[in-house]
Amino acid sequence: MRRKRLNKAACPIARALDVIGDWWSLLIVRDAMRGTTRFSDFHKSLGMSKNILTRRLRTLTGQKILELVPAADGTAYQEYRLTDKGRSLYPVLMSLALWGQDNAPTNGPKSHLVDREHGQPVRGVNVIASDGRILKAGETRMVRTG
Amino acid sequence: MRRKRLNKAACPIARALDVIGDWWSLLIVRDAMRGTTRFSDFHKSLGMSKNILTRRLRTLTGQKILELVPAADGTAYQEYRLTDKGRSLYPVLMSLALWGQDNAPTNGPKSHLVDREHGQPVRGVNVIASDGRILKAGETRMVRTG
DNA sequence: CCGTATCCATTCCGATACTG
DNA sequence: CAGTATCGGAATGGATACGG
Repeated sequence: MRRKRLNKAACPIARALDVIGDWWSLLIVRDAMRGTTRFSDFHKSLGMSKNILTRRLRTLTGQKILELVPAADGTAYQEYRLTDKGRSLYPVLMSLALWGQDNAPTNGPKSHLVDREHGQPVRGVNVIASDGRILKAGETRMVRTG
Repeated sequence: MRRKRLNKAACPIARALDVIGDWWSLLIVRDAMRGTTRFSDFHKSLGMSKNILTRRLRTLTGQKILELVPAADGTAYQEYRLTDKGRSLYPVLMSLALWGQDNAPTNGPKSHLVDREHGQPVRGVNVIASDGRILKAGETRMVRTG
């Protein structure tokens, strides 16, 4: 029996997870956001088998999160680039990064998030109401639309 | 061969995904944030088999994202409650919800996120630098800490 | 009501070898 | 470089039946 599909769920969280809620997709998008574009570079960075990388890249391009375009460097190859839809996953990745920094420790080497311009740590990720207020857990709810 | 464990990864995104990057965990946390506490209520809401729900709840309590406490209503049962660590996943869920609203459409009924007080749509999720600036994709990077 | 215990199908993932 | 082909092991997920 297959996994339950959530792409028809009313809840946008469930639908989002149906698209990018698997182990590798967000890591591929993370690399793409750093500037990775080539198959071999994803492969080296992620250490996954080429087999699965192929499948994931195909899914992500199918979802229009990545697109396959002629390589910018003039070689005969192609490269994977983030679309706007993919780039809009930025807050998802950043909130995951901040949560991981604080709540998923490791003894080994670790990195943390800084802003590129000043090198200072990122302060946080805020949920903003339409009037500009910062919303906390419990101050939002979901309402039925259609 | 097992899935590659990412709990020793330097990247906090990878470590975060190692903990909560599976299909069901974030949906359980979502329900918990709405106030769901009881096994049967999670079960009804998620429509998954009790088998797996048990496993996931155990993992989440093991990770201290949920905790099992005596039921508040005086019954002999227990209930699952979010810890602070669990509640701090709020920005992750919200950014997923906003992404899903815009990028994972459905023909069926759908919900969207509003702030509880005024019922207005949530504006967005912002990444905030230490000096208060709002950061966009490409304006952050990861640096090695330890 | 809140789970556990089995059983089974599917999917995921990794390793390796091979191709244009 | 960028995949494809094949294999096998592992984890996931569902159905069902059962127990405290």
